[in-house]
Amino acid sequence: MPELPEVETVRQGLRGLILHKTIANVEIRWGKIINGDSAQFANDLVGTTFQEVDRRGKYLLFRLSDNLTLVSHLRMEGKYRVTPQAQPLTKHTHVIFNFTDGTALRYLDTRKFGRMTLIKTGTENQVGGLKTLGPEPTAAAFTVADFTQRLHKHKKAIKPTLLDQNVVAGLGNIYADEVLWLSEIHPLQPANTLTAGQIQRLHDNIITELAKAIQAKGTTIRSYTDAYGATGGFQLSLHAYGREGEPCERCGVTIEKIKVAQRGTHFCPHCQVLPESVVNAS
DNA sequence: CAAGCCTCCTGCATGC
DNA sequence: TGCATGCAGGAGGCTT
Repeated sequence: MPELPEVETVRQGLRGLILHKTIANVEIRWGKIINGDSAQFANDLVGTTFQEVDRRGKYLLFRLSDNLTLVSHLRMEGKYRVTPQAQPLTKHTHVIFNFTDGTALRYLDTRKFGRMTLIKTGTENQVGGLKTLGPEPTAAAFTVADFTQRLHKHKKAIKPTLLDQNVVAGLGNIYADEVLWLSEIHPLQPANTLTAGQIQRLHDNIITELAKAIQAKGTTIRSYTDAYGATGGFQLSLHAYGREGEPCERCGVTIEKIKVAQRGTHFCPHCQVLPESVVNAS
């Protein structure tokens, strides 16, 4: 499932494959992928050229000529491929951007959860999802003070709070479990009870862990690959996610898997404990 | 406004 | 072997 490091890896790969290519026509095989009128979407894109590929959180922002931006979210299993137009379509190909040079950008998505929106460049902040998106998880954009303020607004558990893209952009289920393990924080601890020390650790681990995962070209758990079809390498560095039943690398106690807010959640019951004040309050 | 639940989808693992 | 069931989950929509 692509989270921020995977989307960033896709972005980097796509730049080399589609920049300066011009769209001859667009084929939409599953209309629900497109937000708004899909005929108009296809029509507006004809004749435009890819000029840059940006990213905000888990959103890809394709910058096109004619002052257009294609906002694309891969959700669970969205993938892009660049192929010759003559190459037979594989199953689950839902949107096809045919270029004037005989190649095509194809959007594949097994579960059809991904979405695309075509907007005027500069109006990104009016698109649902981007409107209230939290800061990028970088030292430059993501401050401890701001993080503290946002966490204090939530009484719910820290795990689903980290998945809330309005708090900080980019974390999904895998990296949320990882940064909580690294920070030695129990996933069920209410967000507004985190101490200054815990918030500082969590903040720092979010920045460093996502940066490391980008360096490793992302995590491939089920089906994620980059624009070239290559898998990532970060799954080898996971400490908690998918490791239920295995010994914790820090203390040897068996990693557990529980459900938190309907999401599979992996943690070490020895390293990640609820503070006594929280246990007593419940 | 926060929080909880449901929905969208398909493939794969499990159980009888 | 075949079929039903459950599970995976990002984000938007809905209700409370």
